[in-house]
Amino acid sequence: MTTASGRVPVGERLPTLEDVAKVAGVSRATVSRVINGIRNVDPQLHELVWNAVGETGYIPNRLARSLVTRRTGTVTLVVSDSEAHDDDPFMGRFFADPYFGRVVGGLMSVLRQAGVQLALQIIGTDEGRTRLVGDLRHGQADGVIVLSLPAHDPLPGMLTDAGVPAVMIGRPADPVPINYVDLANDTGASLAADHLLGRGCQLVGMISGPADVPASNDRITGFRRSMARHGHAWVPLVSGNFTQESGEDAMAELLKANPAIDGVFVANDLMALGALGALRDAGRRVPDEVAVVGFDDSSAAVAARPALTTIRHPLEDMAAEAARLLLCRIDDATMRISSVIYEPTLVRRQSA
Amino acid sequence: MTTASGRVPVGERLPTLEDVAKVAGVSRATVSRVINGIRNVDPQLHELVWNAVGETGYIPNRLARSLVTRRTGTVTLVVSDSEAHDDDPFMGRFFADPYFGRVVGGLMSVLRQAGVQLALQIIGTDEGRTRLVGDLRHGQADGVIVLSLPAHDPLPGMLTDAGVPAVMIGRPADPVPINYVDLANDTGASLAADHLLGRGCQLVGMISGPADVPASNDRITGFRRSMARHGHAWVPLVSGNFTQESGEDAMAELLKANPAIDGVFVANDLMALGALGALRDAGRRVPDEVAVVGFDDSSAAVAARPALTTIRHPLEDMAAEAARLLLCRIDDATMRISSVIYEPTLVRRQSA
DNA sequence: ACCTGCTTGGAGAGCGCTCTCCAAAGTGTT
DNA sequence: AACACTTTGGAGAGCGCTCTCCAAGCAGGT
Repeated sequence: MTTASGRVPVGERLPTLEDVAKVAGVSRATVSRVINGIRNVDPQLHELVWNAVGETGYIPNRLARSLVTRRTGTVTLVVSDSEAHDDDPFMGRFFADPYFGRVVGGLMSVLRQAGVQLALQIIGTDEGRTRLVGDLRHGQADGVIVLSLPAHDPLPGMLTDAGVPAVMIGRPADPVPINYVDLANDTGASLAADHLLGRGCQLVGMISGPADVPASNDRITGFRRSMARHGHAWVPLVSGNFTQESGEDAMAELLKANPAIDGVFVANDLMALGALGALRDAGRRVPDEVAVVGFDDSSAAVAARPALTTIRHPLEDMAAEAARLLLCRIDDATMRISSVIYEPTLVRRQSA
Repeated sequence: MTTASGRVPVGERLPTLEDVAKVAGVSRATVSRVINGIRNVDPQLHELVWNAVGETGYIPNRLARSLVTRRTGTVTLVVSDSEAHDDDPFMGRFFADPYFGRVVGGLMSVLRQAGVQLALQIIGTDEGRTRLVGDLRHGQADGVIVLSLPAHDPLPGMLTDAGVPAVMIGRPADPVPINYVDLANDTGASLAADHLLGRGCQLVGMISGPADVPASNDRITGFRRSMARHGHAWVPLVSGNFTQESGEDAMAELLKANPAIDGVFVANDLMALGALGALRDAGRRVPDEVAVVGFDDSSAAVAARPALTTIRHPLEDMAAEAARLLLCRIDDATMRISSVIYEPTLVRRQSA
């Protein structure tokens, strides 16, 4: 026998509640009650039912259960793909970056224990966004974690409007009433500025990320403010796009415009790696002639030579907190919107 | 109004097939047929129905559909956690490693286009395995991709027995009739041996991974065989556990036992990075005094100084192929078991 | 004896969809 | 005009589960 879909049933039909009920000699409802631990059921029946469950090898069908309870035990991780080009370079870059994996690891550490599944969705087009929100309203998932959205993505607003439990990692670019966890990016940048000036740098520049991403923007403002506070009203700044290559170019540009530069704060480790390469090419010794501070404390920071002094980003903890927040929100729809901001720390290595 | 679960319904009830049918003035069955493009439906009715869909803003409920079709449009990625210790260092390591992200990226590139979701499951205990297989038999997902299992995990056999469509990335340690995608690890190791000897190395050692993992084991045998073919019957070998730290230790050990060593093949890039550190500490210049070849061509290889010569592992392509294979198997249950082996290539950079 | 109040198990109506019937209508053949 | 055959839409039975009723049973108080 073959079904229309071409799928051949394996072995006999799986036991259902009905089958267990028959074996136990009770009604379907009673079995359901026992299994879900609802109401007081006579201890004798209780045992009878569990024996029948063992005998039949019954496993509840999560799909059927979800259909009526409107709960799936699944949370969707949404990442955006709207920056992708024809040959898909963005996604390749994104997933290969440990950033993604660290977030997943952090989320899973919490979700596992709660017995919640993680699903992954990439949204690109407007249509994708609409379908996603539609599916979510149908209870396709109990909630979403939203990660790494481009500057003015409408998704956060759509989720809020649809009443879907959602938590963002990194605050939304536009003000939207939505839960989020974030890093005090400005404080991190301040830490870098203080450290560079503290070790005696006279002319400190910055290599930033794209200015329309909130996280990146905060790093710029935080750095500038701290520099200004120490009397450096103006800071040479070149922006890149978070890739190693762009860091290399940016450093070259910075060096050309400011030959006397002796310190640089780079907005992520990958670009810092590029900067290190450019400095080597220019014959500048790090940290003696030019000190470099990165951001993220990714594995690349340890791998770099000299190892990068960088700003530690507790991404796993943040993701775990996002998951906790989401689970709370799912259980309690009346929860008020909240945000959690993590404080970064400076990790001192060799580059500064 | 608040439901028992604490979830407040947002707005009005979502439109169902029934609602669309009412608006279009046809039966539920007809709407279903139109939406799924099944059978010839009168073009007039066809249009009528689509208008009604637009008017009501109808979105099919995937859960309800799955319940009857036994198809979920979801594939589960299974990773193992049985090596985890108390404070969960394994998972942290695993997810932070670009390996995981690259696999996800490769899978998604295929699954997205097929409109298939990816779910993530971590299995640790025996109970977890049993529940997973049970859920899968219930059609919780249409199939699974199995990744990075410890040496003698029983999961592949369980999946085969349950008749769940499955594809492994990396062949199973025990012979089990299951689809898999793998890399010709032995060929890759040969490439490394040939390259090191070709550049004139006299005493070449190896830093391997754990010997009970098939991929790791193949790299050892491939390397040894190729070395033997060139007249080097014996190869100094120290094994690590794929972490940077273990690579550093292994290199130190290798140097101590074989001071004249002038070439080393390291079974992954992360350990190679550690080896580079140990060599620097020992005052050996790379590649002039000691040549180093890594494995994986991960982002760490480019980041390293000197940049790593390494064996390229087309992981994204392999994962994509695994996804394609799985989708085929899902559509055609009679598909015979197949495997696809990828050929690695040597990427020449500075370290050798 | 009757009514009240409480616990406990069963019956059955859905959740939203698909898909197998079956009837009605249309087409062509003898 | 009678028959067989094909096309097309509707009725309705589920998929496997939860959960709201409701009835039965059993205390205790009048």
